Amino acid sequence: MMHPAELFLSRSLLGLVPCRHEGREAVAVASLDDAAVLVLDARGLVLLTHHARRIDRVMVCDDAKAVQRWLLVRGIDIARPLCVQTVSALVRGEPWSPTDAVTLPGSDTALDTARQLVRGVDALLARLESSGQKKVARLECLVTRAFAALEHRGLPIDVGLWRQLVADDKARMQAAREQVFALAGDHVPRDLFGVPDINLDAELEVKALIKRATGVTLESSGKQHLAAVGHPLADALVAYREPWKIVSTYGDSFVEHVADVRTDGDGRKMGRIRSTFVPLGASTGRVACREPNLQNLPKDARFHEALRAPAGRLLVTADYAACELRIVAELAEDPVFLAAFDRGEDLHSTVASSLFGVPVSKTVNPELRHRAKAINFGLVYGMGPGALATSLGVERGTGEDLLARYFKTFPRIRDYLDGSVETAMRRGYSETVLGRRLTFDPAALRADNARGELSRIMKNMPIQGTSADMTKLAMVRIHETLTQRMRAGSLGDAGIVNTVHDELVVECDAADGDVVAAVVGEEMSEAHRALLRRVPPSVEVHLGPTWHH
DNA sequence: ACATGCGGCCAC
DNA sequence: AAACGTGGCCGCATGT
Repeated sequence: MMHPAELFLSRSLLGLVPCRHEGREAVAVASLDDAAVLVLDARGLVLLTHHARRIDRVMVCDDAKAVQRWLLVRGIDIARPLCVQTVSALVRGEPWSPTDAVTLPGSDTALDTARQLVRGVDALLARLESSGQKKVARLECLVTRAFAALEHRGLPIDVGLWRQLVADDKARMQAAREQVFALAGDHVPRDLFGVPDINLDAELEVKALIKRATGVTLESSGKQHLAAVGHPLADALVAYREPWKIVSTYGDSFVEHVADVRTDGDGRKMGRIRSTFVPLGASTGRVACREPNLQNLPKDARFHEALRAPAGRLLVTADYAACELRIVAELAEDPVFLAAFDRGEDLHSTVASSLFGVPVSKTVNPELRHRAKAINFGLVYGMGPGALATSLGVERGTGEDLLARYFKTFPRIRDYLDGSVETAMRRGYSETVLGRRLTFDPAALRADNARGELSRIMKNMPIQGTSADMTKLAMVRIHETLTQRMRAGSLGDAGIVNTVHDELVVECDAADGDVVAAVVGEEMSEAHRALLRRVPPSVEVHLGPTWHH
């Protein structure tokens, strides 16, 4: 007997809604004129798996990442998801956060929803067409698949080692705390029994303590300000902060997100960190990540040692070298920048040489390279002379001189940045190379008081956003290639386990390390070439047991 | 019990 | 003293 869904499962456009049917897990499937409930028993799974993986089926979902995660748990992978929420968010120009997990409605409700999803596609695509972000929408829909797989897989962690590192910092934190009390002496408030009665995490109490002990009135209890006091007590408070940050952020609350803990062949207690990625979490197109955030883990080598593949597996770590500066070089068409990248030179040194008219490298005149690096770094953010002076620790006047000299030496950079602002002001939006848009509130465009901040966003968004386009495109390509080769049997289990803006981490079998490293490097380079025609790509790839940095 | 804003600080 | 883009998480403090 034919399954009711088989009558129309071959249609190119299908709405998909996970649900419950008579107590069993099911999926409501709808085409434009048919609908059926597909119970996920052995037969239903085979049927859905067969159709879902075909590239000539577009599966329309409300929240594609959430639906795909749910399906991945059941062994089903969708080749061509169309995420209604994602496309709507792009069209409306509004941020959107995916739901953490799918809810399972009854099959009647799900059937209605599935029908509506398919019927709404035409109108949605029409709105997309007029929004000019078709390529972005295609990319964002495809990348939901990579993110679903990434979240499903999780980032491997040696949780035993991790806990040990946190414990070490807990001891350091206690020691620093005792040191503070010793140095503060009578200035630290104590209770009836002589126990210190002060909260070192409370900004106000810290300021009050410094005031009593040193007479210095702090406007802020930040690290810079404390260090500037030049008193052992202030130094001890700074020393307390570092382990405090580690213990509070990466202690119990972090480890709670570790799942599937088991001892591997090397006797390590390995687990998987299961996090949530928000592909449209940032206004520029960058990805956000939470619970836990895997994009701001400490760079400290100790912790990266603990982020390792289990026995018999390896991690490929790859990043785009000088990604944003390459984008600037291409978009500004600056001859010095482009020539430096063409020759594979160190851009900061080349820029410093042009700026100051003397030879510069990492060893020759390194202070000039440092200055050039600070400007290169800051120009991406629309930095002004004051901020430049601060970052270099020089007078404001020196900062002004440096910036003026920079833009005189590289007029194309100045013209490009000014052009970005002018275009965005005129059109009312900024855009990336792929056509991703950030639309500004018309009222904000008219208001003079926000012009400064607005112009910095207008300078930064096309650069930061193009970098995001590139990394997402690379993720789609890598996920596709790895999946194909795994299905063909030429590759063991492999997949992306993290992404940090211009960096990707992929886990694979040790035997496949070299092949996967080559795939990752090649696909990232191709993603670069797909967006930037003039400037060459530079991808640094590392292969090893741990997350390389 | 929850939510919100803020200072401080981690990442790219 | 003021300060350059994008995020998230910690604790505190304040609100319901």
